[in-house]
Amino acid sequence: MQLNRIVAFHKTMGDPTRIRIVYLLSKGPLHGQAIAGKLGLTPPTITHHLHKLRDINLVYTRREKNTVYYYLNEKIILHQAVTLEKIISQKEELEEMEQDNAYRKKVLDAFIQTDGKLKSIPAQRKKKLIIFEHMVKGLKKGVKYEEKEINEYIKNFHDDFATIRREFITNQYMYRENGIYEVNPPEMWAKIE
Amino acid sequence: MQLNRIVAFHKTMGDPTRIRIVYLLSKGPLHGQAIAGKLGLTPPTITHHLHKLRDINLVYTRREKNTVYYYLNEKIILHQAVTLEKIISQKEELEEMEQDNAYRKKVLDAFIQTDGKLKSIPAQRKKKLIIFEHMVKGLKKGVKYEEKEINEYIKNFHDDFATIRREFITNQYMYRENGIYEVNPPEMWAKIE
DNA sequence: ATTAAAATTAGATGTATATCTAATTAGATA
DNA sequence: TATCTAATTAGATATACATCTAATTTTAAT
Repeated sequence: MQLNRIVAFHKTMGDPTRIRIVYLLSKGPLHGQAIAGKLGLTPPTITHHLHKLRDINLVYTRREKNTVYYYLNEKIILHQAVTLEKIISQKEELEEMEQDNAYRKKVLDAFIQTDGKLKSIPAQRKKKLIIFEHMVKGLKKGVKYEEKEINEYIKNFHDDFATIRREFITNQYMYRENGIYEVNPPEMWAKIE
Repeated sequence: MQLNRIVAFHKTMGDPTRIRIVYLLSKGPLHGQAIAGKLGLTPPTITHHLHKLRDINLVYTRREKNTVYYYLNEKIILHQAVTLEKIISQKEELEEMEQDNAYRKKVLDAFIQTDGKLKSIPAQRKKKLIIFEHMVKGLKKGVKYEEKEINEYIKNFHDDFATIRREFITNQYMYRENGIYEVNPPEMWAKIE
């Protein structure tokens, strides 16, 4: 059972407008303007919410002439209800649980001293990336750094700044242009595992 | 079935950290620092989340010496799961549904012309307040207005600005001090119905 | 080809909130 | 009383997102 799906479902349902839309659709399909009318909101707002509801598969659409009708996929709700029950009754394991944060913490504890310096650079790629992510978090996003500054920063963790700086680039944590460095957005970072 | 409760539950569950906390607690009670440790977060962050989980009654606490243990109240999850199922299978009505937005829209349509002016001031208190709320929304919060400015603003809706301005005050939509007016926060406004 | 209606996209704005550090409170023990 | 630990509060920061208006796209109808 992936954490992401569960969170996405509940986050989507955690909005009064969307609950109202679901309620309306549970009585039968409706087109966008009808929903907007019934809720006193504008069509773009409804589009926005229907997008989110579609992202979690809770609604699907059927076109008829000029008009798009939205249908409720009730199975999703039943499924998610059951999911939560299983989770708390230990019938399902929650993925990304041990991995994500607890494992990450274990690695950080194992390789970082109390003064913040690295004991060593992990050889295992997975662990190495966790350490790198930790290090990169100390840099401001959107800020342009000189190579000297990056070196100085890395030295706070390890003497071999050259190797680590290079790894920052190859693993996409940072972007370099003309000797100027900048942190990449997290979605560009090397994937752990 | 009140909309608010449903939304609050899902909004609270729509966060990965909180799902993880629920998962941990489903295996047995834990104290704050233990949770923080297992998730690799700081105690204040855990406090924050536990507060939210307590708000929806999903956890309760028991003190033991210096330490506070958190327990999961599983009934809430089962209850909310059933609630959603009932809603979509038409076995329960969703309150605040017809009232809230659709009714509000009906009233606004009934009393406001296409040019934005009021046809008349509703005599019925409930409807009148809906109109007033609508009008007040056009004012900036946190801005101090002269009485003249308020009068001018109200004239966009109706000629009898004196009456309406007075109602704004008595119904707590605005606050007046030394002839200076300011919009009150919504929770102070007169309650509709 | 034009027009009309429904839907979507883009962009702006304001509000909510997840997380952190630092400071404070509360209870327990010495 | 002094001190230790756990918990909380306060305040800051950064991000997410609900809603709107205006502009664009899509499909149908004339």
